[in-house]
Amino acid sequence: MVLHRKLDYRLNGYHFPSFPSVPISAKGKRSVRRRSVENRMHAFNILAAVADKLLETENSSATFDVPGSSKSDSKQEILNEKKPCKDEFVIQNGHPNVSPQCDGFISRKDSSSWKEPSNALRLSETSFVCLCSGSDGNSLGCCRLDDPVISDFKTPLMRSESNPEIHISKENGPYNCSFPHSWDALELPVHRDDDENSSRCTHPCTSTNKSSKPYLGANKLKKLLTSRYWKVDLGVAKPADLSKTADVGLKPALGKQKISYTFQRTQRISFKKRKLFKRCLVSASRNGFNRAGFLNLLTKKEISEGSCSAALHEVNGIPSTTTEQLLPYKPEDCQVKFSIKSFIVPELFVEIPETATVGSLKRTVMEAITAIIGSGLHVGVLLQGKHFGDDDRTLIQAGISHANELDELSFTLESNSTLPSTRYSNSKNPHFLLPCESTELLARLPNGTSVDQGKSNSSSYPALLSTIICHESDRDFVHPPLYMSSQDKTSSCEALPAVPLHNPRRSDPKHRRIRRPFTVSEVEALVQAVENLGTGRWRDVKLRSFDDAKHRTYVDLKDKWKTLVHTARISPQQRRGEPVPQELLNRVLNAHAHWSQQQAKLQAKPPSTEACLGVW
DNA sequence: CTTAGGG
DNA sequence: CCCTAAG
Repeated sequence: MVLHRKLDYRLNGYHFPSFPSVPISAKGKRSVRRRSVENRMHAFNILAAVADKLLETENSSATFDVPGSSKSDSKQEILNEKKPCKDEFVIQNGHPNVSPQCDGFISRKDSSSWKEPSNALRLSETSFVCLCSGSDGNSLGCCRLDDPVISDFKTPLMRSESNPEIHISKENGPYNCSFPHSWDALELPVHRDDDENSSRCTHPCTSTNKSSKPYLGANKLKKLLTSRYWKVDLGVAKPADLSKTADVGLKPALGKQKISYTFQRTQRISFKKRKLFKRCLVSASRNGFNRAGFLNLLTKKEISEGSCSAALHEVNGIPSTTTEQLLPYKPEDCQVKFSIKSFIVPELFVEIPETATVGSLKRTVMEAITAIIGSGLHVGVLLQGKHFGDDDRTLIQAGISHANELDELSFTLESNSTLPSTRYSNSKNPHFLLPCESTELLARLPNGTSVDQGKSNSSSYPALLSTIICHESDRDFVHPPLYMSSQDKTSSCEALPAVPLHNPRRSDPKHRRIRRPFTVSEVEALVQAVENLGTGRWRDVKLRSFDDAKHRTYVDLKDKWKTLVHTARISPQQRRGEPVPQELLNRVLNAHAHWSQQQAKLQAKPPSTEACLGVW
């Protein structure tokens, strides 16, 4: 089981939850992604317009403009733009669930063409919640639970109303320095909590925080933020002292099976068109610094879109290209934005008989998580792989204030307590020997992962750095997380003993297989086989060249050939992943052309011995 | 179970 | 890599 969290879309340096996109007719995934981004950009514009409008009229209004439009569009025009659907935005006041500081929110009804034909379902799935403001400016997007193991958990707090809404409130927090006026940011929250105390955060439904609260049904949120590529999402983002936002809420409900789990954060969205930026704002979300667990590097796209500081320069009319040029301001005016892509749950150790039900597995997992969270967590900061233990030093002193240094920065989740003595632990059988890929992982860990540097709390257990996934035969086994003891690297095994889960796919057939890109040698073998056998005999290809590769099914091979043909046809610049030698791609094209021709002949004529023998 | 093709 | 219709 892979437990990690991914944020969704990052625009202008911020994460967005998934806005509903309207699937049209797409040829493939990539086009779908592009289109989704467009739709989300559209939604973004709408939200920006809403915030703009609210800036102008603090009393609710029913019309707003979309930034970027050449004209001042009416609401109706906006709603008809691009989307064939009829969206309905209604700005309301006085929602009972809205805290006093949040005096406006917007309901959105979407009748777009979702896959689900049901109106009710559609409405539910297209609802979303946005929060404009909050006293913090560093928080991030949303997280979600997508894994079947816990996806059914409901958050009592969030199940309140099914009314889709955009929740907008005023901003009057300390981060106004970068947004001098109140209403210049939209935040897409799931939840926020001003209390850093994790124990408090474990009870989001009892939070007394008045700034804002989540009003997004957990199931809605899940669907909104769901991508089919996501696994279990479970994480914490804590921009340390800079944000009081991110926290984990986790609590088994009183009932038997309903266990609430929620992770909530708020997200500020800045708008490029805004002319209110006057202070220094350092976007630390560049360069992929935020690789919690060391392994979550930002993608190029994410980095390139993390351009809030660039936007800042733009609106300021400052032709600067570097952050330094924005630093004449007082240091205390500067905000370092942290965008932590993901944390990985420190431990998840579950032992459960095979005869147990899926439901009991869920509960067990939930209890295990609760045990971990309940023991207390704190965030560790690692600079250049070394634990930074001086909490009193400023970011500037620590060298965290410059974006160009931030790729040296990592965060870890660390357990405050010693070994949680729960029944989920099994110190007798710690599986810290990782037969597969462990070497690779260790090699990828920063040098001197001696997390302590002699300063860290000896009782703390550094966070899980990664979940090791191993493969045996055609099944994937998830190996226990790798822990590095803060005391002694060699004794790290004592940290949090773990045991592999029983094959998740056994209890969850829907579990997606681990992606394992084809190596060049595999491609070579595939090309060779197809050259000889043709493109319609994938079982033979499998038996002939991949019989030993249990994880490659003939469907996989067929799919790989499909992508190979596609790869060979596109320009090298468009190709991704490990480069396939052009020579191989040429062979792909030749073989594909040849066998296509053969197939055409076979359609016209009865099968010939020659074709079947692959003579060409 | 295999193949083919869309997602 | 998933899903599924079709044979």
